[in-house]
Amino acid sequence: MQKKVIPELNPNVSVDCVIFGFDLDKLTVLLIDRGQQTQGGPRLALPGNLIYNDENLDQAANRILNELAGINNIYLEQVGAFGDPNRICKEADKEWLQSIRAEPEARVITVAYYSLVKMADYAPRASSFAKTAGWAPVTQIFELAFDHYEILQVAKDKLRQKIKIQPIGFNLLPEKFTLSQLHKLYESILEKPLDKRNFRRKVQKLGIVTPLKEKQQGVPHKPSRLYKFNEEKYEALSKNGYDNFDF
Amino acid sequence: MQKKVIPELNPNVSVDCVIFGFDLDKLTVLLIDRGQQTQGGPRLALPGNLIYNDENLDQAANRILNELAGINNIYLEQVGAFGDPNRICKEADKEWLQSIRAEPEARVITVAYYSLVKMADYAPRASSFAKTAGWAPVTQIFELAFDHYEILQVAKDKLRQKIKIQPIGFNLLPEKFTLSQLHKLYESILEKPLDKRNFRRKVQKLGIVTPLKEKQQGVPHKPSRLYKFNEEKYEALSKNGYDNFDF
DNA sequence: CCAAAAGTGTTGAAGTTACACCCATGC
DNA sequence: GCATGGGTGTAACTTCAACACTTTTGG
Repeated sequence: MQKKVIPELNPNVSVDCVIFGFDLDKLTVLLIDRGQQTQGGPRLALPGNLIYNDENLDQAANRILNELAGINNIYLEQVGAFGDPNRICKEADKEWLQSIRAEPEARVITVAYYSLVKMADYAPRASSFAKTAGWAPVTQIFELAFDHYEILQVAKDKLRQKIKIQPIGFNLLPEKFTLSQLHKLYESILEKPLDKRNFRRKVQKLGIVTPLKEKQQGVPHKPSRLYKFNEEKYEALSKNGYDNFDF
Repeated sequence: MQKKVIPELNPNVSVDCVIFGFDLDKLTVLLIDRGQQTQGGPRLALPGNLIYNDENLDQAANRILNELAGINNIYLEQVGAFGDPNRICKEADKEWLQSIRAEPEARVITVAYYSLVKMADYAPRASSFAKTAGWAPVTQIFELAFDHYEILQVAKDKLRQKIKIQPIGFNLLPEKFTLSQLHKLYESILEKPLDKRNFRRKVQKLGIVTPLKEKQQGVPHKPSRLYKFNEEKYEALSKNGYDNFDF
């Protein structure tokens, strides 16, 4: 008994995405700027939208990622559901919803995802609900619309936990990278300094990076060797029950 | 602009609970039996229901726990959101929904929680949507209604991960317990054998259990010393950044 | 020749694994 | 007195943490 053929927005469920990037120096997040209309409230928000009734949650997250950044098939992990009845408490947020939603008063619960993208692949795109989008370093975000700041904190936490168990960080790096870049990536996710020599030794002993013949070029210091991620080796390790990349 | 004063069920969002217990021998889950009307389909399901528009997700989970088992303030952790449009694909499930829901055709996404209860505290209760409820050993569950089997697997996984980091297992044990019971609990959650001596040494060195003067009584073997969980010590450890109870 | 980041080994401490026998109780 | 689970120690090995200097390049 199908009622409608046209896909229909579900007024009660949305998906929001924490899109992490790494500019080879610090961890960043893609935020949308809602512009001037949010007087007094925060202008920045996580990208997100209501879901369609005929798509599952992962598909909705992928759709939002695609609409905003034109990227498909990227690493995606669910953070969880957030659904305080009063998550829309700031006046500016209410007004904004009225400008973009058919039922701005509806109770909405949102399912948050985080994703990891290689910044170089990202093609920013103006979307229907955002004037502009841009990268902000996570350490410099202090408030966001709705409950998005809280969502960001939980997403950071999940990322931190996950990266201790699986080397998902490679999704944030270009194909070829230096060990220093990898090192800095781990430090910025874990938010603590890691001993350079111990870090390098560990990564190399695991065998999940393969040295290339190339080196960095045009840097004003000793050029660094480039590496790539060794996926086969990682798969092999995972299958043998290896689940601890504890840095 | 409040439209309604009476709390209203939200037709699109439900909460399901994986309630874990431990019978001092194996890990179990509280399931409801939907009775004969589910011809052909699985009779057993996780307890759950639609949420009210004026309660948040944690409150909804607590309400369900309370309705079913009369327990408040128990350990609760979100598993995540599940929302395949075709999660209600079995015919028997559709029929059942028609018997208990106002809008049985609505697209529903569900937010799953797991909780840990001391089995002794549990007072089973007939609920509006279940004929009976009872404990089933997790190792003997092979199918459940809807996508509940999948939810159970994810919940087990999260529990397994969590217990490696925080000693939440004590929520499943009575106030006084033996180290063998604790040992068995860890084995049944992690689904692997653990060396008895190493396990005991580790737990005792951490200092998160306090020996009592009492011993077991009426057992046909050497009676075991009883212990209680040392919460203060655990809090102290947590604050000093200790986050590894890796067994 | 100077500034900047790359790259490299050793040592002591701590933690992990594997393993076998005697003990106290109820029946 | 016997069946049942309770309780204990040690040695080999692996992993982890701390630490400083030389090298190569561009400017």
